[in-house]
Parts: sequence; C-alpha cells; structure tokens
Amino acid sequence: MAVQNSLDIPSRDAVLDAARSLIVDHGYAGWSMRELANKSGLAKATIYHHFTDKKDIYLSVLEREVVLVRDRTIAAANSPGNAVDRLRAVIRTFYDLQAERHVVILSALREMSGSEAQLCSLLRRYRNELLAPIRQLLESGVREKLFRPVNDEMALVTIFGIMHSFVTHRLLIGDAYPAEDIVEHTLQMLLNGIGNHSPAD
Amino acid sequence: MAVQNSLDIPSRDAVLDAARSLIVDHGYAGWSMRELANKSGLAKATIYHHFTDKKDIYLSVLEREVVLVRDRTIAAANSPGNAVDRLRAVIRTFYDLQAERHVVILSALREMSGSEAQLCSLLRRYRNELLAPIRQLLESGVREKLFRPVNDEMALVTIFGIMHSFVTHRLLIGDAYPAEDIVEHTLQMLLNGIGNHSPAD
Amino acid sequence: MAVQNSLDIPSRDAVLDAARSLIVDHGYAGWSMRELANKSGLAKATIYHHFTDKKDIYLSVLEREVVLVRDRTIAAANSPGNAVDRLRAVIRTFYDLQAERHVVILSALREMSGSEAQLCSLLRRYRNELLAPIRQLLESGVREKLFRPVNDEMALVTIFGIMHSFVTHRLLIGDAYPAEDIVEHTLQMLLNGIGNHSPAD
Amino acid sequence: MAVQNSLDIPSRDAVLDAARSLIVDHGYAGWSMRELANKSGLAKATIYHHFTDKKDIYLSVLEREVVLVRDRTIAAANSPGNAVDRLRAVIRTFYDLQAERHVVILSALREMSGSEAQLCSLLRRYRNELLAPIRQLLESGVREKLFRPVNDEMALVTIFGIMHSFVTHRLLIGDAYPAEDIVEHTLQMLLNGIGNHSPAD
DNA sequence: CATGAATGAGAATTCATTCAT
DNA sequence: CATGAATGAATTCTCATTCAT
Repeated sequence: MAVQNSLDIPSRDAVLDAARSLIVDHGYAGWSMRELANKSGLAKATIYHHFTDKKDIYLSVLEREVVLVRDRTIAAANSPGNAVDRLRAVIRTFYDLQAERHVVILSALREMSGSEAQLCSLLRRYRNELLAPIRQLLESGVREKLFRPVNDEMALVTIFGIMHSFVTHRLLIGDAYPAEDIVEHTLQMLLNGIGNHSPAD
Repeated sequence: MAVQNSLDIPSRDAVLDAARSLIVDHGYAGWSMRELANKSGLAKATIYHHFTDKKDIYLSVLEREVVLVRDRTIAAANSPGNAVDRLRAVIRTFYDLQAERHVVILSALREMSGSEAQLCSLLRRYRNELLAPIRQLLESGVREKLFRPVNDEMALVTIFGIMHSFVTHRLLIGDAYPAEDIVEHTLQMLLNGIGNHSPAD
Repeated sequence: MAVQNSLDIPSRDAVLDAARSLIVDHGYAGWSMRELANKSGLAKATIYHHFTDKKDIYLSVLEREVVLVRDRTIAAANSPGNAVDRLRAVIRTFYDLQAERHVVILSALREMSGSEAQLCSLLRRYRNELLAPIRQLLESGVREKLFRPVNDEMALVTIFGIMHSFVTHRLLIGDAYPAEDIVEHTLQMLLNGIGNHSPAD
Repeated sequence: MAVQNSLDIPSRDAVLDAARSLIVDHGYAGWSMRELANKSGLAKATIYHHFTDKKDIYLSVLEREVVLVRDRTIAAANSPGNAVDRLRAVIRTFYDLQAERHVVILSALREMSGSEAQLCSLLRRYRNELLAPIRQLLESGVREKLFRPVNDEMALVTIFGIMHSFVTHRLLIGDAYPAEDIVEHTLQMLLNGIGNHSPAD
C-alpha cells in the first residue's frame, strides 16, 4: 500500500487529479467523496485535511483549469506568425485541451444554475482572462488587414462557440477526422463563414 | 385538486414538465425524486407508477425535447423567404428555444460519460434529425448563390456552435442585448466570419 | 495498517448478534436495517461501514453459526464414554444449541430458493463439516457393536431430522418435557426406531 | 360454516396458486403483492377483491395445504396392506408432496415467531389432524405386533422429522437417489433405528 | 369483477461530513 | 498527515393498501 510520494503536496494534487476526472465524466453532483477517495488513493477523512468540503474541491479544480487554459491560450495568442497563424494556434490549443478532456469550465455553467456566487465569479474571471489575449489578437489582425473590424466580444463568443462545438461533435462522432483538418475547418468557418463573398453575378 | 384532463395522461406530463425544469437547472444528478415529487405535485410513489426509474424520466424528457426542437427547426427551415431569411429564422428559433425552455440536450452529452448507450443513441438521433432540414437549407442557399458550397456537416457544427455559444453567453451576461441583435450578430458571423473579404489593397 | 482481528471489532459483533436474533425470529426478509440498527445500537450507516449489504450480514451470521455448531458437535462427539453416550451428548448439544440460540441454518434453506449460490455452498459446507465427526462416531459405535452398520449419510440425515423435529416440536408445544426426557426419547428413537425387534411369537 | 368459496372461482385460485409458489420460494415476507399480481395475471387491486390483505392470502394458502396434506395422509394411512405397508405409503405420500414442493407449513413455523395467533392455531390444527390417522396406524401396527408400543406423539415427531430431513437433504443434494430408495431407507430407519438389536455377545 | 391511478410509510443504501486516535 | 469508525440526513425505489371508475 506504500504510495510513492512525488514532490509538491502530492496528496492534494492526487485529489485534484482524481476530482477533475470525475467532474469531466459526471459534473458536480454525479460523483461522491467515496469515489473520489477510491480514485485518489486517499481515505475520505484525509481529503478533508486538504479541502474544506466538496464544493471547495470543485472550485479548486475549476480554478486550476482556468489558469491552465488561460496560460496556454496566451502562449498561443503570442506565438510567431501573422494574426491568422496565431488564431489557428489558439484554435489548436483549445481543441487539444478539450481533446485531453481537460476543460470542464463551460459545462459547469448550467449545473449550479447561477445560484452559486463563487462559481459565477470564477466563470466571469475565466471569460475576462481569455478575452484579453484574444482581443489583442483580433486587434492586431485588423491592423494587419486580415480581419474585419468586429465587436470583439461577439467575435469571442463566436470563436468559443465554434471551437466548442467541434469538440463536442468529436465526442459524439469519434475521431473521424484528424485534428489538423478540424482545426483548419474551424479556422475557415471563423474567417469566412458560410456566405458567398464572391462578386455578385 | 386539479381537474383531470382526460385526453392525455396529465400526471405523466406534469412529471415531465417538472423534471425538465429540474434538469435544466441541475443536470441529471443534481435533483432528487423528492424534489420532483414536490414540483410535480404528485407523490413519489405515483411517479414510479408512470416511470420505471429516474433514468427513464431523464430520457423521456430528452426525448420530448428532441421532438420539439426538431419540429420547430423544420418549420423555421421551411418558412418563407430566401435562404438567408430562413437561416435567420432557424437561428431565431434556436435562440428562442434556449431562452424559453433551456434546451438541455447538448449539455447532457458530458454528464453520463458515454457509458449510457440509450443517451448516446438519443443524441445521435437528435443530430441526424436536425441535420436533414439544415442540409436542405444550405443546399438551397447554395443554389440561390447566397451560400458558398461548404461541407454541410461542418456547417451544421458551426451553426450549432455559434448559436449555442450566444445563448450560453446570455446566461452569463444576462439580457444585455435584445434578441434581434443577437440573432443578427449570429447570422452575420455565420455568413461572413471575421475575415476581411474586401479586395486586398 | 489496521489489524485484522475479527474478534476485536465490537461493533461488527454487535451487529451480528442483533442480526442473528432477528433472523431467528423472522428469517431473511422479515426484518429491516432500521430494526437491526435499533437492536444493535448502531446507526444504519455505521452498519454499512462493516458490511456491504444485507445479504452480507445474513451470510456472516450463518457463517458464525456454522463454526459454532461444528465446534460444539465435534466436542460432543469426542466426549468420554461409549458410542451411545457420545451420541447422546451430540443430541444434547444439538438440542441445547437450538433451545438457546435457535440455530437458523436449516431453515435458511428454503428461503432463498436455491438461487443463491453463496448460501448453497455455505449449507453444503455445514453439512460436510458435521458429517465428519458424526461419521466417526457411527463407525466407532459399529466397532463397539452398539450400532448396526448403516450408511452414514442416511444415518446423519436421520439423526438431524429427528433432532430438528423434536426442537421444532418444542417451539410449537412449549417446554412440556424436560430436556433430558426429550434427549433420551430422541436417542431411543434413533437407536431402536419404532419397529418390534423382540422374537416373533 | 359458510361453504361459498373453494370451487370454480378461477381468479381466487389463480391467486392462491401463484401465492403458494411465491411462499414456497420466499416465505412470507420475501414476496410482494406486485409479484403476486404479475404471477397470477390479475391486477393488484383485483386481488383485494378476493382477499382482505396479504396475511389473508398467506393463511388461505396454508389452509389449503393443510387440507391437502391431511386428506392424502389419511388416504395413505388407510391404504391396503399391513401397518408397515401403510407406513410406507404415508412416507411416500409425504415425500411426494414435498417433492412437488407443495408443503410449506412446517417452514412457516419460524417465520412469524409465535406472535401470530392465527398461524399458530393453524399449525396446531395441522398437527392434530395429522396425528389422528398416524396414531391409528401406529396402534394397529402394535396390534399386528409389527411396532413396539411407543408414545404416539413422540413417534409422530420422529416420523415427521426423518421424512422432512430426507426431503430437505434432497433439496441440497439433488435427486441422487430414486424416490423408492429414499422412502425405503426412511422406513428402515424409522422401524429399526441405528442400534444393534442382534443378541448381545 | 376488474383495474389504473394514487399514496404514506418504509425499504435498502449512500451522502457529505466529523472525530478520536 | 492520515485514517477507521461513526452518523443524521438524504438518496432511489418498493411496500401494502385504497379508491374512483
């Protein structure tokens, strides 16, 4: 039963890892502290040494996710290349994060139905922290004349929506297409939409 | 005492109505049969007279939603006007459905973690039944030279993603914009994307 | 590491004691976990800390009984005296066990209708573990010319049947006769039957 | 005595047949009115037209059994042949009844733990009604010098015990021996016991 | 006679959480 | 830090029974 301890508060992280996996699969209410104890390898009582209650665990998992998604998105938005290249990198990052089943945040929105102030503020922070780098990306794209000048909030919603939808679609359909193709398709949809922009005839 | 409506099974529908509202707010695991009994006005035992178990209720709610969304989408896709008008009608329909009734199907995907065959097949059916009218809409739009010829599956994913995202955004932000504006914005994003289509200079 | 000492868990034993008493009075289905909690002095949830479910409790009770009956039967079968004396001791032991503790195993047979593999194997083990000492007793009785050579399996069935019947009879009639008389009567029936063995005239 | 029932009420008999089968398999508490409704082909509410409650059904089943066992035992005890032949016929009857899984009465004894007056009086009646023909059989056997003069109550207990035990043994072991052999063995044990009756040496 | 609908009480089991060690 | 033991409240679901039709 000897668990190999790594560095850095290993028990706490083991709990968060196990909890993330449970939240990904079952949301907030769909898993129990017993399952978390089994999955994390710790006793239930031990978990309460590291977290005050179940909600604390939930929010801690989301918190970690926010930081991760934000950091990787910022990195992608600042990668080399022109605005389209960087947008592609952002989409790829987002797709990969979802594919690794990391991102849980958006689906958390419905579950606590607005009544949970902490969750709401976390989600708002998430949105704002992601808005900044993407806004910069959009602005520089406009300067490079690659993007039209659009309301950046609306654009963000669009980007997220398309990206999220392609990932959800993948969950339902499976890996029918390679990641590169999906990323490229997402990018094209995002850039051109479905309208016919050729000179009217 | 409620007047018994002899045409349908009023109790069954009362349960489904109450359950839909609970599922919208809390997903699958986040509500109890006790709450459902209170909300529906029936005794717990009576609910089990009409449904075999909680999962049966859940799937029955989703089933009803599928039918509703499909029918209203088909109606919108067949409304008068050109392809852009009809696309706008579809978006408006979808937006209204979400706003009024909080269509719940897509968020169901994650919750039961793919292990539930019945849920998966329901979702697949939902997708397929919606794909048909929208595919027709896209095809006629291409014939009318309003849309580019695009892969209809990808376009569907895009449309759903954008629509869904704007609705989710509304949940987070509130009714900052009137429905017409959001619908119009969704439509524009969908038609034109964010790219700059003006002649390069 | 917790020390696994089954004698050292008082709560577990309290549950088993209470459960035995309930099983004696009501069989398997005729008592509830609430009653068991009341009788054992523990909370329902605590019982589930020690046993996985109701069936686990049931089988654990039977298991303990098997061990007890086996050990006391072996002791009686090895008591001093000739084979008849030892047979009398076995009968007395069995009678006392039933009178004191209402041994429950045989009546368990019907209740789970053969569909319960664990119960069946437990009952088979019970039979086999008791068969051994009684077979030895019978064999030594034959050597002492006190018993006829009989099929030991049939004899065991006979012995058990008579003993069990006298005890059941006692439940119905009450303590009309002292234990010694019943034991002696059982013994005589077992030795001589009801046939007339005197020289025919 | 109102003799209104018992003939040609098919629903009532369907319930009793289904109930007997459930009682044989699960005792009193181990089956539900829902199962009984399914098994009998009637709706739950309909069952309550024929019986006042579950206990009424239970006692009615036992009542029918008492009559059946009594009648067939009396017939066997009055069959042609000498006392040993008739005893053999009684044993065979009892064995066959058990093998057909008809007899439920003895196992009912423990289940209601003496607190049920109606059940107790039923069981007492059962005993008494069976005691009479067997007592006559024993007395005639003594007159024929085939049986020793023994206390008939004790003999009855012995007979029942041995018979019951062989049947229980069959449930546990299966049909290892043909019925004739078991009946003969039971008879021999009952007549001669296991003692050595040859002239002492 | 027969039944679908209904229900309060109670079944087994699990919940998140606490606490002594 | 860690955990086995413990628990009140809640979970899903079933019980025997009633009643209007």
